[in-house]
This record gives sequence, structure tokens and C-alpha cells, in this order.
Amino acid sequence: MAIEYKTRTQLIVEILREKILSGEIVAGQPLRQAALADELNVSRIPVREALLQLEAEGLVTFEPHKGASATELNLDQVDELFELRAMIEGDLLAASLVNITDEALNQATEILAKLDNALGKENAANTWSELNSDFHNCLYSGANRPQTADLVNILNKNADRYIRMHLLWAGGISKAGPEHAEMLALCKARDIEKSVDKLKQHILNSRDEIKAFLVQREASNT
Amino acid sequence: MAIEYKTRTQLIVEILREKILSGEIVAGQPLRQAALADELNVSRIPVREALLQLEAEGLVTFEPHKGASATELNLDQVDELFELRAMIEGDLLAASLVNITDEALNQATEILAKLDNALGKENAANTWSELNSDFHNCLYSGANRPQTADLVNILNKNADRYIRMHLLWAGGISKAGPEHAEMLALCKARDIEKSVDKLKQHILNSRDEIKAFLVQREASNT
DNA sequence: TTATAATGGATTGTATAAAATAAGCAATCT
DNA sequence: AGATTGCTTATTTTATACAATCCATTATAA
Repeated sequence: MAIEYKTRTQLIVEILREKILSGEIVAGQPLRQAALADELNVSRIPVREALLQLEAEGLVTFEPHKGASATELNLDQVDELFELRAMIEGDLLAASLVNITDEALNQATEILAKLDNALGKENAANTWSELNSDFHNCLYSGANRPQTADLVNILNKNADRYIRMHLLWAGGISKAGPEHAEMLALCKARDIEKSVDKLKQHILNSRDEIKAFLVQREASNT
Repeated sequence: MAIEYKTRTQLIVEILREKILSGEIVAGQPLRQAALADELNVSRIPVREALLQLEAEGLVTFEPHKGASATELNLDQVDELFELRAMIEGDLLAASLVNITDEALNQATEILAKLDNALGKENAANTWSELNSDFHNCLYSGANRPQTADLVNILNKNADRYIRMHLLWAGGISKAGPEHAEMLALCKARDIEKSVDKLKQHILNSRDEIKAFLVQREASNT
């Protein structure tokens, strides 16, 4: 296996992203460069550059001379994010289904099986969210639109932490399982219109569940 | 050239972006950090961070230990980029028209007048593209979707250099003037569906002109 | 008392120096 | 000769050191 070298900056990007997505770094909490550098046994420069890269992903914001903090989305922003996803991913799926291979569909079937298995196990939130990403990307693989796919992945990185948070607290997006199965069936039937509708519904449903959860948490906190 | 109103990194981002968009830095050309730092009278750190930021905008790519270079889009990527814009901006306009103020529409009218004036003058490509951005953003101002607006602006930064290039060589997007006027009229009439259709047509038309130009240039170069 | 200015500590932003890595070229071996 | 190894150099990446900025706290004056 070809070992691939990663720069420290890249490694730190991954570590910090994981900490933000998993909730270990709480949104709004300031991220002190010196402290992080110390903790990671590294100088401040790669930490800075990692934070800049995370800013581009929308997970972190910088204020000049005041530093970085993990971003926090309010309800409106969650709305906007998921609606954006519904639109773009819907379009991507439509483009994909024209060309998608049976192989890709079979692969999606396998991922779906793993996905159902992952629930309830140790570390479920993390593996579930990764498999969920894989499943969706697999369905989009026929689109041959690399830039759009990149964009979707960036948006998902931001949505991801809310999905994980919800998984952690509520045990999962309740409707996701059956929705995934239905969607895959429609894709296999190459019914573009219905597949896209189901996908959009699926994304907007998860939005609704997450928003409801956020509202509830808000209420119990104050 | 020591101007102190922003961090150096921000300043350099703007300088380099302008050089890429204006074509002074040619796509594919490697960007040596030391040379840039020297030229801008600054150390390499802010140059690096500026390049990272431009990478997030899609104007530059990094290869570990090999450095950065301005990105070049092939025809398929141009296609993809403009289609993404058409979809997202269409959606944004629809959301905006529900709430847009008369004030914003009047402002758009003023910008449009300046836009028509800008053609043919000195430095037309740069002012035109800026005014063009302003015009579009003005029409989207009612949407109240900051994240989507940010996304649109990032995509436009990438599209921009092709628009400018085309302006420079062909004197302008030939149909843009009348299209803008028609679109504004439809917006003023608050006809959402027709406005959106016109906008999408407008974006896809400029795509076609730019692609035709790129094909032609390609042919004459080989 | 309240508002404003000064001060010190903490933190970020930048410069410079050192280390790590990749690419090119010459020397060596089969 | 052809391939492989080790060295040289250019460039990026990281570390360390310093300067600029911000923020809270205290001191001063109206």
C-alpha cells in the first residue's frame, strides 16, 4: 500500500474538523492558537493554516486580531443550509441517474446494509455519518460533475455536525432508514423524477427533525 | 505601498485575486512564494495564507511541496460552473422577489445605467464586471439568505475571469445589456417565474458566448 | 459617581531562520 | 548501456522570535 504523506497542516485540519463535528469543540468556543499548538505538539503556523482552511469550509470564523471560533448556526441558517443541499443534491442526482452504472447501484446497496447495521453500535454517530455521506456520493457518482460534488461535500461538512449531534441525542434520523431504501429502489428503477423528489423530501425531513431538536434544546437550556 | 487598513494577508488576497482575474497571472503558471513575497515587500507567511484563501475560492490549487498555481478551467468545468450559477441564482432570485423593496429595484436601475455606460471606456472589463456583480446582488437582496449569497459570490469569483477575458477580447457579452433590462422589467412587475427564467437564460447565454470564445481561442492556438 | 484615559497581559499577525521534501544531475554498479 | 544510488539545489513547510493589536482593569478627572 502506497503510504501517502500528509503535511502537518492537513493532519491538523482533519483532527480539528473531527473535534468540531463530534462536538468536542463546542460552537462559539474560541480556539486559541497557542493552546492548540501546544496540545498537538506543533508550532502555531500549521494550526493557523488549518484554521484558515476550516474557515473556507464554514466550520470556523476568523476575526482579525481576535482569533477563530467554531461557527454556530442559528435556526434560519440551518434552514438555508438544508434547502441549499436539497436543491443542489437534487440536481446532482438527476444528472447522475442518466449515466449511473449498475455497479454503483450495487455498491450503494452494500453501503445501505452497513448503514442499517451501524445504528445502535459503539461510536454510531461517526460511522453513520460517514456511511451516509458515502451512500449519497455513490448515488451521485454518475453525474460527472466534480465541482458540484465538491460543493456538496463542503455543505455536508457543515450539516454533518448537526446530523451527528442529533444522532447522539435522539438515536438517529428516525425516517432516514426507510427513506434511503425507497430512494435506492427508485434509483434502480431509473425513475429520475420520483428519485429526486424522494431525495429532496429526505433532506428536508432531516432538516425538520434537526430543527425540532434544536428548538427543544434551546427551550430546555434557558 | 504600506497601507494599513487591513491585514497584509487580506491585502495580498485582493492583489493576487485581481491579478488572476485580470489575466496578469496566467492560469497554470506556478506562483513562487518567495518571488511574490519579494515583489510585494512582505514575508512569505502572508503570501502563503493569501494563496490558501484563494485556493478556497477555487482560483488557485496547491500541491504539497510543489507549490501553488492559478487554476485553469476546461470547457466542461465552465459548463458546470455556469449551470450551477443558473440554478442557485435562479432560486435566490425567486426567494428575493417575494420580499424585495422598491428601493432595491431603483438601485438596480441606477446600476444598470452605469453598466451600460461602462462599456467601451477605459478599463471597461474591470468596472463592468464589478457593476455586473452589484446589479445581480442587488436583485438578490430581498432573499435574506446570507449563506447562499456568499456561495454565489464565490462561484462568481471563478466565473469572473472568463467574463472579463471575454469582455477584453470580444468587447462584451453581446446580449447582456438587453437581457439585463428585460430582467429588471420583469422583476419590477414581480413576475417571479418569468424573471427567473430570464435570469437563467441570461447566465446560460453568457456561458455559451464564453465557451464559443474559448473554443475559438483553442483552435487558433494549436 | 460617571466617563475617559492609561496600563499590562494576553493573543494574534508577521518576519526571519531552520527543517523537510522533491526534482535534477552526477557517480557507481551490474 | 541502463538502472540505481547518493548528492546538490530549489522550494515548500514548520519553528521560533518579535511586533502590533485588543481587552480588561485600574487610575484619573470632570
